[in-house]
Amino acid sequence: MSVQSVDRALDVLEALAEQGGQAGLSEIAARTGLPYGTIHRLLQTLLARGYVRQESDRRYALGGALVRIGGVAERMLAVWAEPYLTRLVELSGETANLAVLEGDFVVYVAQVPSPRRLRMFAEVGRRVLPHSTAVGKALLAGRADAAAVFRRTGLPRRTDRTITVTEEMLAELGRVRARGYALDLGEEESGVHCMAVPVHDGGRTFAALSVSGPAERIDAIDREELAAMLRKVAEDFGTAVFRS
Amino acid sequence: MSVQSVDRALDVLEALAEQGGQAGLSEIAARTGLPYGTIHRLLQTLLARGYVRQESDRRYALGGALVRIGGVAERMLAVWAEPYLTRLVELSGETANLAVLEGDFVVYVAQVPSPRRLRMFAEVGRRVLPHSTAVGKALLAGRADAAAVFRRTGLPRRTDRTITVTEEMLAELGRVRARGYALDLGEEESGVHCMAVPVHDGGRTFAALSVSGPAERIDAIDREELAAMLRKVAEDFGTAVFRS
DNA sequence: ATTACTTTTCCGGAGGGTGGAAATGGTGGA
DNA sequence: TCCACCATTTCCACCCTCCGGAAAAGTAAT
Repeated sequence: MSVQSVDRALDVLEALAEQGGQAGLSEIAARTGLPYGTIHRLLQTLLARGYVRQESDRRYALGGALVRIGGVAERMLAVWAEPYLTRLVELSGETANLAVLEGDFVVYVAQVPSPRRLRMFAEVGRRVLPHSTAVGKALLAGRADAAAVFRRTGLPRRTDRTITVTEEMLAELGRVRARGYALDLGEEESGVHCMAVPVHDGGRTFAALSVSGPAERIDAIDREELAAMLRKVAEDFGTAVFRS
Repeated sequence: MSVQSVDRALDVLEALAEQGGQAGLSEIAARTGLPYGTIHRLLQTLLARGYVRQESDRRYALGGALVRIGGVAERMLAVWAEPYLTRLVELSGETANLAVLEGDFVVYVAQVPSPRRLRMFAEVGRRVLPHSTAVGKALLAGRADAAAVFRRTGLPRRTDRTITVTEEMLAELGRVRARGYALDLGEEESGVHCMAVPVHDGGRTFAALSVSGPAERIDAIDREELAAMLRKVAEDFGTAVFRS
């Protein structure tokens, strides 16, 4: 059971974020489908708390309070993860990422880039669908409602290697569970390979750790060896988070 | 004028942030004074949207959605700051900067360069350690965990004036608190001096404003006068971001 | 096994939220 | 300068949805 007005306030905030952090009342109305009066009232509430600010041209924008709270949230996971990501980079030589499931999307929370010249672009904060990424598969493999997620999101084709059939995807998740790691062999972006493992904190999967890079370099690493690295680091990270 | 349930949901989020991003239901109840049932219902709403996560021990923590929205808001900081930085440049004739703390690093978020020939190189996006910069000192002076930050980062020498001893650094932060501004007299880069002040949003320091330039020119400005300028602009900026 | 605690669920009453519509304010064109 | 148009803000009566006490369920420690 959700609180309607809170849900709608979040809709308003997200509409603002999707407009690039700035929008007029009517733009928000168009995006959310809520009546003007309602949106205005919600905005006044957020305004009074600093979660939204109003420009001189009466348009609304995301407010400073979000920077502060967002910082606290990000520091929590990202700071805890940093040493582990660094260790992964040292071990593998490739870019290491931490991602969490947020609703039906995968969100990259932290990254430590590879020291090599050719490397992945920083993508912290990026949202992607789970079916075409190793982190997404790792996160969903441990969940019973994976099929429901795919029903909602669909399996849009990203490259010619993307798995677009639900049955195949569920079989893939079975393989992930069986071998303990997930792969993305250019399914999200051609030429980019990636291996991911789930991070548990005492039972539940709450994040996924991955290593990604150019296909040739990733494929050159022994697969079981890389998986062992990832699993070890994921376990250490999981218990570190769990104990504090 | 305000929507009660939204207001309370924000109270819950802020209570979580004040507990360091993690708290049990009853801790939130103690802090907010709201009844258990109400808090639980609000948390369920925030949970469903990813604004809050639930750890395996049933405690609640700030969620990934806040990281994403906070990121959008932070990018907007640069836009908001521009007129204030411009004013600082007009007043002082020197390059003005805005920086925030990200993890244990200082990140330059925005800059308006001095119109003079000799001026600092653009460094938006640059990450530096806090101990050798005025903005870093200004950001850490208001935090109780400054010593912990230095323990993690160390105090690497950047120039022969860099403060490399923790006790001296903590004393320096005391001076910063006492006089209300921080100085960097060639501690990050020889010949470059800098003055910075914290920007508050209703209590907490969330950014630092600075003016920097060649040692001779910065030293030629009356120190108290420059500090007064910075403080005034920082206050205006802080209130503009937080409310309005 | 029992105790002490925290979290979750439940439900009837009523207070607070809703949203249509009117009023106000701002902007660009004539 | 004035007007017309669009966006924002305010208003209010209805009624839906949120409130919160209290009991149940779950968890951890003795």
